Amino acid sequence: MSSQAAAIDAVFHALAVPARRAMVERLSLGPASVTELAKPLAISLPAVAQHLEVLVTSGLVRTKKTGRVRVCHIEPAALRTTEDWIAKRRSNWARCLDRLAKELGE
Amino acid sequence: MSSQAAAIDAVFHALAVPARRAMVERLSLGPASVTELAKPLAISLPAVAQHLEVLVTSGLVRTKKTGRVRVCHIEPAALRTTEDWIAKRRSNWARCLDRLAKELGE
DNA sequence: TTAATAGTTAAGTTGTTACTGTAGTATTGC
DNA sequence: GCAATACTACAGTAACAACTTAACTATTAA
Repeated sequence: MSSQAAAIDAVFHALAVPARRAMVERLSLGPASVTELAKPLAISLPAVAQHLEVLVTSGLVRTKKTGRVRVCHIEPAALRTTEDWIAKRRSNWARCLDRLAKELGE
Repeated sequence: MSSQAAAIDAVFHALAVPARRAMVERLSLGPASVTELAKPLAISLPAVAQHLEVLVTSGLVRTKKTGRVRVCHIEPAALRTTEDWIAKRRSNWARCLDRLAKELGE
């Protein structure tokens, strides 16, 4: 698996879990601490920290600890890469349909 | 979880596995039978059939069996929905940055 | 009709992962 | 200093998912 494919893999893996998507949704509205991320979720703080680690590993989220607070924020580039992957497959399929239509037209 | 959220969940869950993404990549180039899908993958045919079922359940793929061959094709709407989810988070974050820049400018 | 092809069903194994509770460290506020 | 806060580390559990093999059905081709 190329490093590009590995990056895609990590992001899709990260986004496959509702709790992690909820964290990304929250972070898309602005930076947040780990505790703030945990607040709307019905899971323990260690569970949130574990999800956060997955998000960080995938490149979707970056964090910086200042004092005792870890502030988290979105990394849009990782979202972009994944969006592009999907768009590519859609456009491939559209091209395939076009080709088919052309062949039928002949 | 709303039905919209459930749909998003199913698609991200489906795309989280490399074998299934490979199947979607193949199908984006045009329809294929189950055996054709299995050919480039290093897993058994039943495994491919199981992955296919996940893809169908998620709405990413549709199939039609004619005779003994099941032909599979992409359903672009499901890809689109997921692409939109990601785009939304990116745009939210961009708006957040804009707002921050404006506040700093004042 | 027989053999080959294409896929399906079912059961079992194995590894992963999401989660918990407990106990800890580091930082901040009183 | 002391208590509260914010997180971190660790160990264990329980559920899930990916995959396999083996056996089966249905369709097509010779």
